Amino acid sequence: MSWDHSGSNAPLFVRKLASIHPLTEAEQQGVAELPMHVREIRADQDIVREGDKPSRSCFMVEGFACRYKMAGEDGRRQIMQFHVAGDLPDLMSLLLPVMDNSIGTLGACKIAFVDHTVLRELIRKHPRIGDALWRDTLVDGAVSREWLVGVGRRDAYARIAHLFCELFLRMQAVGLADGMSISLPLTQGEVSDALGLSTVHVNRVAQTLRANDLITWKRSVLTINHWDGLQKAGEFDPTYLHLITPPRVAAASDLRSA
Amino acid sequence: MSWDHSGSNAPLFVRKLASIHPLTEAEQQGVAELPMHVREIRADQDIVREGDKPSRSCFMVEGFACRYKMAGEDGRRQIMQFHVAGDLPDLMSLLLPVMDNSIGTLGACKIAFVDHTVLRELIRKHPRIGDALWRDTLVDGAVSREWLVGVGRRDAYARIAHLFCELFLRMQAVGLADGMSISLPLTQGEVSDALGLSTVHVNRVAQTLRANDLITWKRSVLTINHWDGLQKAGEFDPTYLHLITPPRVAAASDLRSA
DNA sequence: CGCCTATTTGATCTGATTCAAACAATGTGG
DNA sequence: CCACATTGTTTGAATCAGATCAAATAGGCG
Repeated sequence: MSWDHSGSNAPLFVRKLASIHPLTEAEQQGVAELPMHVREIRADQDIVREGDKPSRSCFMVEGFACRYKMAGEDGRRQIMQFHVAGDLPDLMSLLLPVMDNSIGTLGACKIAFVDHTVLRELIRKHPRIGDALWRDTLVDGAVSREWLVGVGRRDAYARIAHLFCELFLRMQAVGLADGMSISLPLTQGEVSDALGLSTVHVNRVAQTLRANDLITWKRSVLTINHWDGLQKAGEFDPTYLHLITPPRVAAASDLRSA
Repeated sequence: MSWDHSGSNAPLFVRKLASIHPLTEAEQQGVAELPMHVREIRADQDIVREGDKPSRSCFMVEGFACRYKMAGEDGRRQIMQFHVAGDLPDLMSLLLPVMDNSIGTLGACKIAFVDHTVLRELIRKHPRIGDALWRDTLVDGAVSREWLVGVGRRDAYARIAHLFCELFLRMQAVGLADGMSISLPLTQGEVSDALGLSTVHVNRVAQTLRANDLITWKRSVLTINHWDGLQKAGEFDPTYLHLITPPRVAAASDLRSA
């Protein structure tokens, strides 16, 4: 646990915000100089919990976390979003005093915390940073809505394909993709909680995706073997991610020959 | 179709924003004086469509509309939100140039349009109005996430109960409830598209809710007979609506005697 | 090696869909 | 004001995608 004024963690934060909304030099510097409180958090810990009234927000430096909510008393969990480096999972708490969902780590994470007062001051000084942050929360909402479409109107096969398309593009956008592969430290149980399915069913359907040679998924690494096929299987249209830099996707064979 | 500078439609708009985020006199006046383009739109028309790049946003003066998205080619529709008077269904287009969902009317509606340029100018002059609008989009996202929990992890009985609880509180918050009744001009088909169910199943489960004396629902009027029971059936917790004025709910009998 | 957690497979069950048809409502033109 | 068309609701029967229960297998790791 340490206070970091050096901005050594800022580049990713800056890159993420600039990727959402173009920023001037001065604005980027303002972001880079934010005083941040960096912590390492181990797996399966809550960063904030439903009902909390945080006085700070966080952004993810490293690792995987998720937004989730429990339904009923019997342990049904719905994961509403997976968060990767660069994300601001509880930015909403800047405007909405009480959290209506929890954020929990999936593996070990490095998280940077910023006080709301500091953030508000930065926005006052650089209104366009406020726009970038607003925009970030809007994309977050757009992702939830797309998931709603999936859970409501797509079958398990399409849902899994869609999730993998999304995660790949989001991770690629912040430089976390390696060719057509991403690190995906999720258990099938976690995927099932995100897609409204049972673990058993995720297992079986994932096997079908493998059998159709669309993906390879083992030991926390997901490789997309046929982007076009996976995209079609998931009825995936990336518009809702509102990416500024267009996705770079290719057949695995193309990448190898490049 | 008419240009309205008188602010005769503004009160609801102002009331809604003030109910999200307290506003000063000057701010309220700024909102009330917004030049707005008011139109009557008949049933089942799109106000904006997925892929559009609107240069204005709208707020609902009268009627019911919905945010929706089509999945696949075979007519599967997922409704992601029902919008009532006071709502700003496509405010997002102020920050996100391209619409990733459509907004359509359900019955006849009265809609007021405001140019983005005008809105941006207002926010520049009154930053706290910007906060109110940001907050509105955040609540919108919170509602989508709650629906995701329902569709992913609750059965049909709970989903319908939950939807009715939500609609009742949201409409009550803007003065559209009459005791424990609201006008609910939705077909069972529309409800099924919102909950990820089939029309037939919505019909059967709604009958069970009626049989359990939780609701009365006929000819576009929904009455909640037992709030506590409906809330429990839907696992409903209103936190996610982030209402400022606390909900006023009571058993129907209490209201009659009042 | 032994423990714990994750994945896989098989068998069975069920909430919800689909298909089909009857039955209100509501509205429309004559 | 009624015949007719249209749209929405209700009921029944057959079927299915996905859940649940149970147990075996495979990794990862101190």
